[in-house]
Amino acid sequence: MVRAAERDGHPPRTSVWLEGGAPLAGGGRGGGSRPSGLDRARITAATVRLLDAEGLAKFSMRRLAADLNVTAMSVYWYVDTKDDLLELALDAAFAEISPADPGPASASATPADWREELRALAGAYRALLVRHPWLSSLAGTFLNIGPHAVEFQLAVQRLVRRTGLSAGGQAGALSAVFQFVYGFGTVEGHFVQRCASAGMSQDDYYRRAMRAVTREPELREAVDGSADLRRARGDGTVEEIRDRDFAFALDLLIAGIETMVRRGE
Amino acid sequence: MVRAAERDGHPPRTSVWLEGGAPLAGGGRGGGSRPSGLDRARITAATVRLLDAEGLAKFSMRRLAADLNVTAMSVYWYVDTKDDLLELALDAAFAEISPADPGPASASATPADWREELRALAGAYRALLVRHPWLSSLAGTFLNIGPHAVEFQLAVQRLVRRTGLSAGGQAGALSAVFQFVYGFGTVEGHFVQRCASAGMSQDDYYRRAMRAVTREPELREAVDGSADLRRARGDGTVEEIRDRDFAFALDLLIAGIETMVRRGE
DNA sequence: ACCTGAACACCGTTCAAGT
DNA sequence: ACCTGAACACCGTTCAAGT
Repeated sequence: MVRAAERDGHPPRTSVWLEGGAPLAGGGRGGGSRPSGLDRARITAATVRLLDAEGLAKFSMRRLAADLNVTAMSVYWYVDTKDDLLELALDAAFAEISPADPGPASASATPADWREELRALAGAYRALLVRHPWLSSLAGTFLNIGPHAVEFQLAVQRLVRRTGLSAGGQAGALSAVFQFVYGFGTVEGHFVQRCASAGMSQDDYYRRAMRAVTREPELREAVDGSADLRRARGDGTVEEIRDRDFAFALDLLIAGIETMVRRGE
Repeated sequence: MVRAAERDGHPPRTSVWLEGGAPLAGGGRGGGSRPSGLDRARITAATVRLLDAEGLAKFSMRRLAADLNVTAMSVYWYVDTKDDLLELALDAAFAEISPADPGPASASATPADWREELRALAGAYRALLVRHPWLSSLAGTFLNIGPHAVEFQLAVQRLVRRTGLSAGGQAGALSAVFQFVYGFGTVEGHFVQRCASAGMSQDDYYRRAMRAVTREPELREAVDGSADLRRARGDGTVEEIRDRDFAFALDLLIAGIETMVRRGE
């Protein structure tokens, strides 16, 4: 493995994946001759665990090192900077939906309608963003061209190719669907996390936020209007309503794709 | 104005807007009796300026104080925490697309087709996210229920009400459109920023990232497939292609809405 | 090759004190 | 009412030194 901080002068690098070289492999040299049993994979796994448990804001190299029973500076042997490590964690999370191994769930015989598969992939991406709320910040901040993220992108591209859209249409549709899911999962993930850390149910927290908004007199009237709308939509918990909205939005996107295909553009 | 850090015990507050009280007003007491001319509005404006110039990562209370020619701790008289200040900056940015003042551009006589207005609002939101790349992180992290953000949300709700969708459909469509724009603008804004800070053109940076991805042998083939696709889409700079994708996605979303309306659901 | 300790230049925030 | 200075408990990262 290379201490990596060799590139001198040069414009500042902005991603582990640019001029990196087998980032996760750990140098290729077999197992356990290391004093503390450290390697990139173990460090990355610990990072993901800590990010899940305590959030991006509280994560630090020193906190991580403590978790690994090691000095803060040991980690720097395996990783150039904190940002590089976060990029590794980002890609590690994407491995969870990486369709490299189709698994027994999707019986390999049926090729499945693209509509079904779109719903499945979108749902998996949404679930990933909610399960790892820190992922959204990182996916937005970094280039996100690690192997697993790319694998995911390619799966999406293969899927969208089966819609019958033109080449240009495929790119636009891909963007419409998965940027939507990104936005939706981002907001949902952070909301869930904020409720948890405030020790409130999602419904209680939602009600509290609504009260705060309606305290502003100018907004009150306008928001009341949308309260009517909310009532007209039927009841349900915040979570149920969110699930319905997500499902409807996907239906809308699928209908949009079908219409664009029919229009031949 | 109240030193604010009065709420004792209590579950930790998670937003300036919850139990706040006229956050931007500055206490209501007229102009300039303050030694340093400081107030919330001035502090918030300086925050936005610094975030634009140096990014969220480099922003600090001490850096801000220096910019205001004041001790770091002076700011804490007007603001409880750094997070509260960031929420104020977030809402201040949303004021830029707040449609409170329709302006001379949209002649008040024509009520405009909802399709046109949707394109206008979506375009304005996208531009805002690209102009202030830090905004996306904050909008995702915080509740985003400041007065200007709410104003924007309500404008979107009014717009979507004119589509003819059912109440439930309106919420789903709103989500589909504006979460898409959020995702799109987030990625675009960060990409633009990263290119600038690496001192490269968007096209050069894109080519460099592509080369890095295609170095991985397993991915090479798959990515080459999408290179064909890219060629088939016709040429153009990264920016032109992005504009086309955005426009197509909006067309797709509008077509989807129309279809759902026709289906009566 | 891998790990440590001390050090540098930073953070956000509290608190007692000034005017 | 508003602002300051010193202090506390942190950061990411460098560097020389250990084994």
